[in-house]
Amino acid sequence: MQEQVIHTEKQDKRQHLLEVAERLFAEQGYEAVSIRHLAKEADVNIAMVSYYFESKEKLFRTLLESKMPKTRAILEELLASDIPSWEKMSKVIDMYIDKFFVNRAFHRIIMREMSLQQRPEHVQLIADNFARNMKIIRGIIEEGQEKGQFRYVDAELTIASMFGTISTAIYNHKLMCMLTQQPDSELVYGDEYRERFKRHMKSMLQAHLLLKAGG
Amino acid sequence: MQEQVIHTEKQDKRQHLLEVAERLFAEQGYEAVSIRHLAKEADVNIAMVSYYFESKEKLFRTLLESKMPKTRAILEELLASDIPSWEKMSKVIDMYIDKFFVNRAFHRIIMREMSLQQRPEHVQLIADNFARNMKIIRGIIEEGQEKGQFRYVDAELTIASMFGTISTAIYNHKLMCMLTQQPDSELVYGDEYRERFKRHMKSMLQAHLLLKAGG
DNA sequence: AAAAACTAAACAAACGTTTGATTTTTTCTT
DNA sequence: AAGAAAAAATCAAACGTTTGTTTAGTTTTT
Repeated sequence: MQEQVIHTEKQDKRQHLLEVAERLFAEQGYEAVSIRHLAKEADVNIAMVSYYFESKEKLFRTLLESKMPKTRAILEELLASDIPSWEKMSKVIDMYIDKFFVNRAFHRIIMREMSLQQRPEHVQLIADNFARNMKIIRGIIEEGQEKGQFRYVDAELTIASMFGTISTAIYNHKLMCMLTQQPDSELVYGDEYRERFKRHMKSMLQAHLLLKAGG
Repeated sequence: MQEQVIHTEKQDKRQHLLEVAERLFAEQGYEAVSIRHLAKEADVNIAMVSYYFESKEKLFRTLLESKMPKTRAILEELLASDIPSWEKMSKVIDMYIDKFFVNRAFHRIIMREMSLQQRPEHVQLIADNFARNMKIIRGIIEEGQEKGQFRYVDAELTIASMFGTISTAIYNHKLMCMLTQQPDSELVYGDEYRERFKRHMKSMLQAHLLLKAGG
């Protein structure tokens, strides 16, 4: 067991640095995390950051690129599949909630990065990825509308609602705890809450999107 | 005309500093805005910040307190009023969208502050205010449910959706532009988009909340 | 013996803040 | 109303830290 710890911690300090950096950046923001702070937390020498990543900026970019999720393939497959439109949306909801809940530290970083827009390369990278995914989801909604399964809602803002609800739940941790009247902790991201969250999202978007049979 | 400029800029440098600080903090985040940067942008001497506000921290706190919105009174009045529950929710939506759109720079700061949770006093201040408001809105939803006007939806997460949609639209500026396929600018916060946003929110929450007559 | 990994110490630059002097405004006395 | 005294506002320069990064040397691995 001790050997394993030494193994995983010493074999790849680079990876270890990335992991600690992800946590710290998510917790405190890019500017607030100093190299010294990061090095101490990761228990490596200060110079190792420059040694492995050249600069703090490039460490950040490496982190971003290494974790940039490849969701598009799944979404495209979903769009092309031969199931009712609502089932597609339901699966989109499941996937996004799972993805965001599991990688919440990373998504917090992404959101802050998009909000500040200080590093144009990152903004471009994230934005492009996001734009493509959103286009597919809009495709699903419009397909449902054309097939007479969905109401003619504002597709773009419907996506904003789906994405916004999940984003805020992840990003604004404290708010989520307060809303669900849970003592402040990461418990709101547990399995129980995640299922509750999925139920709510599906219930709301179903009511919003689906044409009632008796309409 | 020149006299007026001199008048407004010189009469209260303190206020001017606060206004520039609000813009810069919203744009770049607390840590990224240096005193020198702020002083230069506001065209005052570096020492004036400490002279008026003691420290950067207290400047930030002053900004927060001076802009902390007093929404509760309006909400409480709304809850007590004798109109259908949906009309109450509709007014809540209008008020929140207007409030957030107009003071979006301030709300971006608040959201970042809540996400990072680095200054406990600020978090407490914002959280308390928020908690009270959310309790009232939950009251409106539960009242509608008891009166048989609303479905028994997950009230807490419904609020999360309302708040989350608006928050993300304000906070994630770029995302909003991309979703609405608008060239990047503050145009998505113009009157036209604001009305569209209100229509969407009401449409979605109405479908979600309202019991269909023929159910 | 060569290469890679690692380290302590030092670097200039930028940070928030303070100092001490100077200018401007206000207040009070004549 | 005029001018001296007091107060407030403003400034350039410097304070001690901390920042990200580099250096030059040591240890470890290949």
